Amino acid sequence: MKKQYLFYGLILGALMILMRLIEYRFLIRSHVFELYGGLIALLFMGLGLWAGRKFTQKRAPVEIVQVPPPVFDENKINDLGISKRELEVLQLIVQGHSNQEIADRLFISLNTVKTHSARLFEKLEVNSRTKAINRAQELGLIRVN
Amino acid sequence: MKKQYLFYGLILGALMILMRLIEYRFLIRSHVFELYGGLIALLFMGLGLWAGRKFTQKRAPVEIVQVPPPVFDENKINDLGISKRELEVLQLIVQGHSNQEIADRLFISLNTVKTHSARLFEKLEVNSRTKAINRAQELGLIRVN
DNA sequence: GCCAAAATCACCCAAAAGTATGACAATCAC
DNA sequence: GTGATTGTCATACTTTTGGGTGATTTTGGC
Repeated sequence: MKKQYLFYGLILGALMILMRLIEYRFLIRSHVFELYGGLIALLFMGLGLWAGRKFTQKRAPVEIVQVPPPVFDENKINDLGISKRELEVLQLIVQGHSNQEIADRLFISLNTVKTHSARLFEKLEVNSRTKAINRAQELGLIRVN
Repeated sequence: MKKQYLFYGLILGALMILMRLIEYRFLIRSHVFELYGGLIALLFMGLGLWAGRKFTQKRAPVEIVQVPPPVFDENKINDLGISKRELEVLQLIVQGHSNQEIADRLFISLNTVKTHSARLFEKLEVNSRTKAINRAQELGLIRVN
């Protein structure tokens, strides 16, 4: 970690010096300007550093999401317009089966499973099976027995 | 890692050069000073933000482990040899996040998330994230309450 | 300070999952 | 018997995951 700081410091310093040299060649502006720019750079760099640190430390910790008690609720299934077959697929998804496994178990093609799961995801308003698992447990769509 | 340094260096250099170019173009006009200052401010603010985030990313996530409410079995985590970071990843997987989302949240690369999850799957003796979710819930590796 | 474990990242390849669209038959309500 | 719904399947394509390997860096314990 310290090495990194040092490294970046050096890079920054080197670039600053480089800037100076180039600037000298053009001889266009007064030193006031450079001072001003440097100061601004330093100031905002510091501000950025501070802000970055501040935001990062709060966002980084992984919050543990509380899962509501999974109570099986048949009404929700109807509310969401989930069909019988879709529910079967959902159950197998929640149990951790792959699409191929589900296809084999229900004696339907892989494509059909995909169709069902796609519709399922739509109705559950998710875009992946892992999120569907969460959502299903949240909503109590699945019997936990 | 070397590549990364180089990359950052180049980015920085490129920005510097860009600054110079822009500066040159506006030299003739009157409001150069303010423009230039603002630009510097913005650039370094961004740089600072990035750096602050980068440098603090590793420390922050560690905190979660001490959060109290446990009805989960910590012994099993040790038994299986699951590391702290791996557990974090597991928690996010169980919560339904994609690898990319996990990477973003933990401020690590997608590749790293894959490495963690691969080891995780090994230790949990599964071969997919959905099965890992089941297994984690079975073993009580995750705080559910 | 050194060593081992943990964490990070990269690259490649293959498999699985997801998206979009279209099609067709069975069932059921009206 | 018509229309809507459901279930089935396909093709094509993109994205995500998973598996394997190797490497560097950081951390923690001794």
